[in-house]
Amino acid sequence: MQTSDLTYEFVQHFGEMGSRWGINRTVGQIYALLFISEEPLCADEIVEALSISRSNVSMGLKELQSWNLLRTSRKPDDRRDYFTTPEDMWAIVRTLVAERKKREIDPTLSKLRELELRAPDSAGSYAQGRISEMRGLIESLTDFYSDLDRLETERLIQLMKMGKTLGKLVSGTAQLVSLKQKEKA
Amino acid sequence: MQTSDLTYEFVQHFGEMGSRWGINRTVGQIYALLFISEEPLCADEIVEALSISRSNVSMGLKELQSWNLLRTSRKPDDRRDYFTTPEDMWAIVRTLVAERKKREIDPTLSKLRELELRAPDSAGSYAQGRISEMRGLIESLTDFYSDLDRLETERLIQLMKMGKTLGKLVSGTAQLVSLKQKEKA
DNA sequence: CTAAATTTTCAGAATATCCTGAAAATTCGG
DNA sequence: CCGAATTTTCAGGATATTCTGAAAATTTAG
Repeated sequence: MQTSDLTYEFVQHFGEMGSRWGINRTVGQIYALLFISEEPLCADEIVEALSISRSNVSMGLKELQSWNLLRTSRKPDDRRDYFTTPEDMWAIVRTLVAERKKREIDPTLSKLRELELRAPDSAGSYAQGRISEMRGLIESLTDFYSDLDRLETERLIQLMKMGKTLGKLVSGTAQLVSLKQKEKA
Repeated sequence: MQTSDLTYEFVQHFGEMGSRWGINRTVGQIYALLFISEEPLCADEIVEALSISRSNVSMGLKELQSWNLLRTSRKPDDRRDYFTTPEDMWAIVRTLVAERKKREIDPTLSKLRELELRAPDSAGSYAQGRISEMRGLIESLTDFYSDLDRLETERLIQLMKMGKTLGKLVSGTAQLVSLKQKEKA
């Protein structure tokens, strides 16, 4: 690869980790490379940097685009698309979570709901209970997620930093919220 | 398979979804089967229920055990191990998240820290900045996660349900917490 | 200790995924 | 239009993963 050691290792690492997630090595490498490059890169530059085939890059970029993880731009007098990742890392995380939810959670939720509506069969009430329980849990988690997702980045970061006080907050939320109202008034 | 339609479809679904996560089909099926079965099952029963080889079941169970996702028990006058999943689904989710963090996040965090300490190289300060930024974000997320993890299940569920009030809470946390102190006193 | 019951290991077959080069398709300046 | 630049598609080879049966290892009752 035609890049610095730092970039090389960064890209390598995301290639390897890629496999532990659902994505394949080259897709991970492409994203890492775009993430760490200041200037947008075109497909040919990616080919050169990663020493992989042009068609592989094409497929990788398509995959990343289907995840809404890329921004494209153009240069004057150059027909080629130039790719980069969003600057705001929190935005990237949001997108990642949203897409994973869509692909990995939502189908399961549908299936569980469907199974829950079935006429009771020989599986017995234990199985049915377990399915409802799981459906309920997943709903709680996704509801919580969409609440978090609605917060703008600023507040989200604050929330993360709050951390340790969350436990205290939970026990008395209702009162706290009402206190806050009074305070504002 | 020798089971009801409900169980069959549930197990099938987790087999298919398994591939979208990092786990393979049979491991997903085994877990789904154990999850939905009221009584613990031994390896042979899993073989029969899923029509897969004994050795595959053995490997699958080992894999699940390495994730701390199983409980084992014995029956009198029977040498075989019987397997089941924890009753408490929240406990299962905790384990899952903890294990995924260990395997998918922690190695990346180490690598990023290592790269951050490197002498500046030709990658330039943009790349270095991007690495720090990513390291910082992942640290925030994992810190937030460990705060949540410390909450017991009861409060966690409350927190999930609170959801929409989180945004309000964030803006005035400091005051709220101090108000709460006074209230208690 | 012996032997039956049970589990684990592992080489190689079966399957699935990834990657490439060549060819087809698209885009766009002239 | 034409044709050069660029991108995409896709069949098949290359790799990687999963699964199996047979054999080895382990466990435990007697």
